[in-house]
Amino acid sequence: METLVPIDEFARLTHLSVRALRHYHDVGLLEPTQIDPYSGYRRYRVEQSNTAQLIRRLRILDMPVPEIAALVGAADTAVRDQLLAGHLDRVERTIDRLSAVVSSLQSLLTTEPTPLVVNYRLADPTPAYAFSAVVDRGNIAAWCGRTFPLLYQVIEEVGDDPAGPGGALYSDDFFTADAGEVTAHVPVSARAPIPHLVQPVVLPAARLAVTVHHGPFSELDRTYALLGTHVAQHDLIAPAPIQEIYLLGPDHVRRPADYSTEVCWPVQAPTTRTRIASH
Amino acid sequence: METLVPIDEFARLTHLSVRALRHYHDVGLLEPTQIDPYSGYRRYRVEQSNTAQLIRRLRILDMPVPEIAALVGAADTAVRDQLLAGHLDRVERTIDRLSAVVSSLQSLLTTEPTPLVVNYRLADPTPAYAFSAVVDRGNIAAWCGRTFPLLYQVIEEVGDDPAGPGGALYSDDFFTADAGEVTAHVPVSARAPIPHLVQPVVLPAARLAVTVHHGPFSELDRTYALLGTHVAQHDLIAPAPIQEIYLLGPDHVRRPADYSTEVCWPVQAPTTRTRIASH
DNA sequence: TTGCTCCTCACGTCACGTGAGGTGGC
DNA sequence: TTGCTCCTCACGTCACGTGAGGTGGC
Repeated sequence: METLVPIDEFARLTHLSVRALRHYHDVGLLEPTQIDPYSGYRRYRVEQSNTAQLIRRLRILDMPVPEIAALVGAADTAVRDQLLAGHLDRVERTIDRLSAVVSSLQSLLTTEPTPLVVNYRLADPTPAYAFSAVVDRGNIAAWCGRTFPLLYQVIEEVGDDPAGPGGALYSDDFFTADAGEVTAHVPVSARAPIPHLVQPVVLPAARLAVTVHHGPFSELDRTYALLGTHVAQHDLIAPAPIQEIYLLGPDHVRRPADYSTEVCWPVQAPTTRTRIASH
Repeated sequence: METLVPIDEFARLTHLSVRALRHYHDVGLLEPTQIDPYSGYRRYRVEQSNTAQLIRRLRILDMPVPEIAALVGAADTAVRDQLLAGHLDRVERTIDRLSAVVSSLQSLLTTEPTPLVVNYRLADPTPAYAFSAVVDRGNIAAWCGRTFPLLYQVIEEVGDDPAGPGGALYSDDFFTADAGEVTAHVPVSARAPIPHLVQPVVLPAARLAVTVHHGPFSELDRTYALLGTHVAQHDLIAPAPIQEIYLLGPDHVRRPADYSTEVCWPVQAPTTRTRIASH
């Protein structure tokens, strides 16, 4: 026998609010079995509480409603499990990130910042293999994690060798709009024929204010603030992307605490005018 | 010397987007040091990046903007630390909840539900001490954690003794609107003079469909679905609050997996009509 | 028959993001 | 002087929550 219950009873069965149930109906995530054509009253089969339990848990884990719809509507169990595993992975990373930020906060409030050591250098034009894309700031770690192996693989395939650590150029938009062009690159000694996607490029010459950041990437903003402050006080900023060079990264060491990253801030060559102004 | 930078440079220093910085200005969280009266251009002191780093971390931890404003504006360090500790505690609980839901999902998709055992009983009118409030569903654990110790303390103070495990009545709104009246109560054998706040009451007689839920409270929805389904199929639902009785709860055992909770669903006495209908 | 349940708009919330359209600064 | 930066509305997003105002069902 099919047992139908009205919406408030279904809310008690499932611990979903009446408003949420109506919303899930509107967006097609969980449709009532029966809708009275005159009154519009929704009726749910009690068995639908199984789906509701799944939905409720996925919403607690912040899975977006359209993704949940794809998951619960998946005919194939393998597809369902894949969508689920993908999201559980994201939840895992969220948990890790929250824990990291908690300790980051504690160190921000208790420890003195390491004294800043800034070097200036003129970077020569550098041949490299590069790959560019518009990347969301939230995806940068995953994007780098995919891109650098690709670069190293291509370099090996064309019979070339890396001539130094990899790096990346970050457009202003990446910082000011939370998404922008990023160019990952690995320098090489010689150049070989063009493979698909990955482009041989020559990184332009630049005058750079450089410091080394020690520790996880999530703490890079502290070094950016120190170096950026130094540059704002002593230099004229050049309109060029900031560059990071991964001296010791995920490819070299296991613990983020052991990472070493050069942060390179483009500056203009000092002119007579600025020299006078700095007196 | 005071070094001022325009908004896009400050965005690069702080890893906050230009839009976010403008928003923080609008809501008074992080005000530019200087605003050009003609053009409206914002200028930030480079030292403000310290505050920005704090704000950015608190936002990653989902602290609401008004709370962050209170925290960074707190003159007193003790106040600041207290607000911070309070939120870090919430983050900790969020992490625990996410982890719990992940494993809950896995068991939901793999394990068979335990077979449902339903008993019917007529509850007699029961004297008890009770405390009522309108509670958000998200706060129910914390509210019970504060309220039951209060009840037991009052009962001890008036020289009475608990006559059974504590329980709570949940109004429909609690389930259908995610917030509603909850009455926590502890039965007693005799009645003493009225203390403040905590009221001696008599829980009304009721006909209840009862089952026992084993495990953490976060899994209660599964038992609600099973019991609610049973009741919808076999009984007429009575317009009364659902009752939970905490046979083994946080006061008795340490691990949520060891909790035992009676779920009591009010039903109407069978009438001739329903008896005929059930044939 | 009277409450009570359930309904549909329409708008609000939170922390920004997204254009549109325009002006000041180097 | 020309781009480029920065500005202000106004509206969009996401997943519902919050009334307002009204009708059907027991």
